[in-house]
Amino acid sequence: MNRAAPARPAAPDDTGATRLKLLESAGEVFSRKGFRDATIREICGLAGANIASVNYHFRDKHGLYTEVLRYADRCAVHIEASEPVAGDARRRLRQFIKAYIAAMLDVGRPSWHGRLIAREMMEPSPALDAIVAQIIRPRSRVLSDLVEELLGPAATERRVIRCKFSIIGQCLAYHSGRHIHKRLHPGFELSSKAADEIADHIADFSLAAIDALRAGHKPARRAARGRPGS
Amino acid sequence: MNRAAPARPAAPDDTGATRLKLLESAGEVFSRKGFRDATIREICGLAGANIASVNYHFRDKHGLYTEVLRYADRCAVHIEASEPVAGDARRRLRQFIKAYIAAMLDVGRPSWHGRLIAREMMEPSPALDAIVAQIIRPRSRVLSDLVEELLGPAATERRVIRCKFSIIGQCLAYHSGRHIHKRLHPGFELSSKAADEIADHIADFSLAAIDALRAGHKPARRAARGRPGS
DNA sequence: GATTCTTTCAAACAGACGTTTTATACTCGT
DNA sequence: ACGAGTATAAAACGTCTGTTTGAAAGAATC
Repeated sequence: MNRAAPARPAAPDDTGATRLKLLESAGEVFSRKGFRDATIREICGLAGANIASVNYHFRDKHGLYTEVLRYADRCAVHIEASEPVAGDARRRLRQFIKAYIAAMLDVGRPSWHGRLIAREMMEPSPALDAIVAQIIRPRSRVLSDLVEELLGPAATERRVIRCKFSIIGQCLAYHSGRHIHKRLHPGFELSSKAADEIADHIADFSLAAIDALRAGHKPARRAARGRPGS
Repeated sequence: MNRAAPARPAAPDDTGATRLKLLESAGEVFSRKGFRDATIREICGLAGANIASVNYHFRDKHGLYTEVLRYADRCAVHIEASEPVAGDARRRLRQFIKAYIAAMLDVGRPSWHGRLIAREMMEPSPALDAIVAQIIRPRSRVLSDLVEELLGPAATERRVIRCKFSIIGQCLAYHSGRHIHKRLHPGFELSSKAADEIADHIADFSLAAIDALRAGHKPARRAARGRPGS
């Protein structure tokens, strides 16, 4: 009865050519087709590895999926650590949105990390709790702090959460709704150049809304009758 | 060689107890698990029908899925026709968002229509084109007209599209991100009462942003340096 | 009441999938 | 050189799934 990986059962190292190629290929296929639709045969074919290598290196399909998520997390940390966090809150929020949109639209290299996380958000697997704790919650905290600072005295816990979801929702729309976008507006491609313009729009849109909420302040409800600005 | 339904191959009527129960059960299961993960055996079990009834009434699994979408469309039209469209643009947009959020969060009766459309948006099946033409595009047109009217002289085609996606994205976030929301903020349930408050927030947030874009007008880009309001 | 059409049922089929087995190279330490 | 440990290969196994079969029950028509 052979169990798990041969000698080191839970070693999260990326050494080993086959193991690494399996992680990359699995990330690509999982992010495109989801856990169920992705087949081990296709992953191994893409990696140029044998079918049995998944059992050898990752015990089974779930083990492979879990390791892919941890692998993506490790890569994401490296990318994130090199990002600047300078400037005032407005500029930092804009930068946050730009980074998020870039990850969603996969500009630059063909990285599947953003797509995989987005998929996990929509259809959670048993590994979602770990993802929330390790990846999503820290990033959510950063955004919460930004929104809270921008809302100023108008910041309540509920309102910060709602604004945070409004911002993330706008970003996610360009990923989860990309097929609709393509069919609805064929002229407006989601290219790398468009990503920057989209991020600027979301930043403008959100900053204006937060400014208005801060200015309105008093009326927590029913603040939409008169012009919020002048 | 038996092909398709026995006598009337493409009759979209809902007569027939077994056929109707299959459509309802399939809609429930498809919306919860997706096309691939949903099994015919589970659908038939839920409907109290035999396995072979799918082949008899809908030819195969894809035929069943297509008919479920058409069935949902037929139901949606009935619901939508009874909605009021009175009031000024601001009030109509708020009403639009309320209806959208209600459909997303499935308040009221346990309808799977919203979930199914949302799933189809994320992972399109070959039937998506028909859905876009019959369901999504008309509704998108309504929202476009609303946003264009609200933007006034600041309305460009690109900006209308971006604002539209910002609004829809905020609504979709509470569906596609509901698992994250539950884990990130356990205290904030997505109940029926919260749906109204969420819709009001999205309306306030979006109306304020659109007002600011209209007021800013001139700077199509880079309008975030100074306060957009005063 | 016999015939025809429609609908349901239990059973099986063929294929795809995850997983396992067995055997074969390869890499060291000694 | 040799054996222990590591890694890959080909093939098969058992299971699950969509689909089909062939028969039987029910409804309708003459």
